[in-house]
Amino acid sequence: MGNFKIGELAAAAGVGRDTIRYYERMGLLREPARTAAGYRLYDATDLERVNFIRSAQELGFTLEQARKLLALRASDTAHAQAVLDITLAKIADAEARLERLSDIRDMLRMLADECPGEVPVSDCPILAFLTARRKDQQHNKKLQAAQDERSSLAKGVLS
Amino acid sequence: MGNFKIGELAAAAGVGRDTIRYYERMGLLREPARTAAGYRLYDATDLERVNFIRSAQELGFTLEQARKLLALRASDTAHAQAVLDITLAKIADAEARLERLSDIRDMLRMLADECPGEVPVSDCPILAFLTARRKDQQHNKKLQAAQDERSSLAKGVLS
DNA sequence: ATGCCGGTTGGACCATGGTCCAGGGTCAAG
DNA sequence: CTTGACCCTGGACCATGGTCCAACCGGCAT
Repeated sequence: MGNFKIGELAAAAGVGRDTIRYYERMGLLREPARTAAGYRLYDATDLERVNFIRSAQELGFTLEQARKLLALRASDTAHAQAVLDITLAKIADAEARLERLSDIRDMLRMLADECPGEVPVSDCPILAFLTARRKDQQHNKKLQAAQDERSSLAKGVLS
Repeated sequence: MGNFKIGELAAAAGVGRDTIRYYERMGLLREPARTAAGYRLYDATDLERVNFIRSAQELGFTLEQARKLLALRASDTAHAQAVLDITLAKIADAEARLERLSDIRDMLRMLADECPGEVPVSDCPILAFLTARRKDQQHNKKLQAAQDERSSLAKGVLS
């Protein structure tokens, strides 16, 4: 039957060999059967699992979450609610990121719009904005609102 | 005059001591003067630099970009255009991330909306979606458009 | 039998932005 | 003089998702 070796599985799934072994170490793939020579032997269900994992990744799930989703899928007592919970958490996470990231974009856009380009750096409003911080910021009306905003921009937004 | 030791600088800037030393290693801060005992000695301009770096980070700049911005600021020949270029690239980057991330959110929301919760995992449309992949996907009309969409969702969206 | 491709292992390494630790030295107060 | 708070260095370690490496073994063609 359709048994394949690691390179074949990797090629079929569109990943590297090392990625397959990595998934195995991470508990995402079962320990496969082996040939007498120690070669890993996979079948169609393994390929399907790798494809599942890649799909989950494309939707923004981490490998750890993919592992949980696979476990839920394999359970015959679990309810879809558990999957939904993970998904809803992911949505909330995405929305939080979206909000912070769009705040940043707005801020950058505003600064970019004010920057004439053809001036010496000493007149660059972007550098001025980065320089004026936590003190002496009672002048510059245009950026004041933005500065209030900025305080709410936490770390890790593009992480 | 206002010379401070590393702990004082760190406290004033709201970062850890190790972060200051890290910035120094990364070339973000100059090598400071030292006391006879080898203690680093900082002044107000160092604090201002750290504050600048933190501000840049809050706007989504990496430390490497912050380093470049600092170099531009210190230059007396550079033009604001260079800063603007970095900023525009950052905006473009933010917009690309926003788009991919909002695609993902939409996709997840669609799947979540279809999941009734109170069914066994075998009937979970989210798992079904992750399972049906790259083959046998000519059925299921509701998700078809979404699947087309999905193909364009590259990696690293929430990274 | 020789070459070559592909498999095996364990471990190092990448980026990012730090954090923490051991094993010292310094400095001011009590 | 001792205690405690601070400082020094170099290096290990964290998460994330892999990638690459050396050094070795298996299997097939020529």
